[in-house]
Amino acid sequence: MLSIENSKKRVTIHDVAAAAGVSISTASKALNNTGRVGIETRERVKRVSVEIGFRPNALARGLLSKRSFTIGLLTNDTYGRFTLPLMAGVAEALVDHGVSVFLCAIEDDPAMGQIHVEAMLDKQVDGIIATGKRIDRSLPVDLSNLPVPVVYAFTEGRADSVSFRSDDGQGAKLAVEWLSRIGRRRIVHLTGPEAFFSVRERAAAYSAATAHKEPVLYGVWSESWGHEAVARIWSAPGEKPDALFCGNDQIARGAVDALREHGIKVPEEVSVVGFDNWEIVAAQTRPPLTTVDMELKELGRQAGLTVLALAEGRPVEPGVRKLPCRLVVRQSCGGQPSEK
Amino acid sequence: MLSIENSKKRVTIHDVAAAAGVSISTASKALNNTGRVGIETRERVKRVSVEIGFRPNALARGLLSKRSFTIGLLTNDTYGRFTLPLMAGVAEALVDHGVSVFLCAIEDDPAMGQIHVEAMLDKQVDGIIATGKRIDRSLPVDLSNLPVPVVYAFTEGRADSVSFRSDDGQGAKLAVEWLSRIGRRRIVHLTGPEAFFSVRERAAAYSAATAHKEPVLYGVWSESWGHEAVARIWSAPGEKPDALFCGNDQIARGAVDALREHGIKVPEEVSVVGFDNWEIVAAQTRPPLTTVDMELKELGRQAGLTVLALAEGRPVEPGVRKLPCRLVVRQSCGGQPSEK
DNA sequence: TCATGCTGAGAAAAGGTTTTCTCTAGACGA
DNA sequence: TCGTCTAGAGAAAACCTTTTCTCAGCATGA
Repeated sequence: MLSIENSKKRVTIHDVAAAAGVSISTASKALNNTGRVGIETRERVKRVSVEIGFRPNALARGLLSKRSFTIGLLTNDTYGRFTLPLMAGVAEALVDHGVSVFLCAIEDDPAMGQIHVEAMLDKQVDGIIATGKRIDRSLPVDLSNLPVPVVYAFTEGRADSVSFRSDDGQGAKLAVEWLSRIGRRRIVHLTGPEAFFSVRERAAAYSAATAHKEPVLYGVWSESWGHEAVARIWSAPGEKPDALFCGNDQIARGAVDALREHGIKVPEEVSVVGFDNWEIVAAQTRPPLTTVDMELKELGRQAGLTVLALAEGRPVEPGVRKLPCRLVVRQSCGGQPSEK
Repeated sequence: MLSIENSKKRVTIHDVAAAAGVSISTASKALNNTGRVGIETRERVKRVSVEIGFRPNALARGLLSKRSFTIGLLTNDTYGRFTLPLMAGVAEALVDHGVSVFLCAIEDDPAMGQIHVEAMLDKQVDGIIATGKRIDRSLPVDLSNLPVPVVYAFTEGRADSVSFRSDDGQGAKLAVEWLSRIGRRRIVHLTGPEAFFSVRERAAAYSAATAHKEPVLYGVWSESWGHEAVARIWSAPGEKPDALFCGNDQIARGAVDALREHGIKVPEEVSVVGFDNWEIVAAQTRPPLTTVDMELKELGRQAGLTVLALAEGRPVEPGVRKLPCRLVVRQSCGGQPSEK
């Protein structure tokens, strides 16, 4: 049988003070480089502190300072496609500041969301980052009138707060311009459901960036839609496109697979660009996909720094911040095959 | 400019006591159903408490009770393939007990790991769950002699503690038996690097469960290995297998794609079983993959409950617990096509 | 009537840290 | 030599909650 060994009592500042032969207040001041403490006393306290392995109790500290050095990350993205890189960015930005992250996965269940939010507030989080799986939907939970700042990332946020999202229009422009630059002229846009705001935004940017007008093909976010669309296009009469700009990497993968099955060479005859840079799909496609990366990690970094700024009382301009996307060049387009 | 509205001061138990006209101690006892409090006093305190929206400060409570109702989840799986379902299970098991989860992603960086562990200890976590991306590797961080219990899930753990892992042998047996049951006789096992313990375990179970001896083909965890292996098998002379049991869903997907390109019908001519039940791969394959699910969510549940038990001082039998896998039947095998 | 027991409720300590306030001793200028 | 100032250090309050201890009041039994 296994039990906790209560053997090692936690060492407190009392122990440091006793071991250094000073009072608790002096020990505290010495360790925090505050107050008035003699230079050699300060050194001695610090030395003793590391010797006996003192680590301040964050609970006690938080109780007093009203800062828990903890933020909550709320998400309803259970696949983790968007949340995972985003949260890596958040954590990376915050770890230097000694801030930890509570991860709360709420699966579109308002009751569960409420519970999690309350639990976070009870634990005195300094702030909350709300994130989701699409830009034009808000989480199924009420985040207004909270006693802590809320920052939205990749989810619909309140107008009076800060939201971060990718600049889908710019991302689409990037893709189309790249295709034009390598000489493609008939670019078809093959994307997800028109109900998605980002789909419409990308489609608009696509239309604006292409001279000749091809229709935009809306569908669903799956490989099979990519397949089906290719079949439909190549079975229809008339001139065929020489490039496909797809709404996500799954559609792109389906399209590439279908093209191969139709005996059409990618990238020699048709170039394909995806969206999302979802490694697991983009890199495993044959050939690996050139795709648009939404820089979710950077988005997470900024969201983390922003919620921190708000928590510390620093003023922040409210509004929506669109972060630029980046084109990741692999082999599905031809042109310059610089993997970078 | 946006700033925190300090408008709403947090309501403490003092406010409750004042509003109910009792002392703090009485208020506390009334709310916690402890001590001796008159029945109508108790009711009144409770009523007032919800009226003014009192929520106890978990920091203060934790300071006293030495329980923070927080556990840390340490992982080096950045794809989230294993961590995500596992952590969903952990969270699900713990949310009822009011326990929150710190997520710490350490990317094989021992220094970062050390920092995260210390941060968690500073925040007085009640326990730690360590999880990784393979069973036979431990995290790059020292978790011995911690003042809190540690439970390992899907990663190599210390002998004197509790580890949870999937029963890969049983999972492999499940797959082979299913293939046999639907009439397959020449089953080839196509898997990952032999260096992986789970690969060897699955291979052993595969060999034990098949009468005729086919060689096990070791490779890497990628679609392209699945492709290559199929090409190799079908270009070699001799009788061809009528079933492939693959070490993960990516290999299986590569194999299925390759078979289709060779003009071999799945599942009519060859049945394919994968491993992992990674939705995003398994469900998008054509045809969708029958695969072995490691029940990571259940694994997470159990790890969560166990670390909780240890944190509460309840004794737990140390050792490795193997949890059974489950076969998810889709369409890549034929036989009974019950999607369930 | 007095001792005893019990009920309801408040006072106070504890938990670990930070911060403000107070105090002593020495130094310095007059 | 005396007053004033400052450096160094300690005492105590504060953060919020829980828990133990104490106390007053009342009823009961002898």
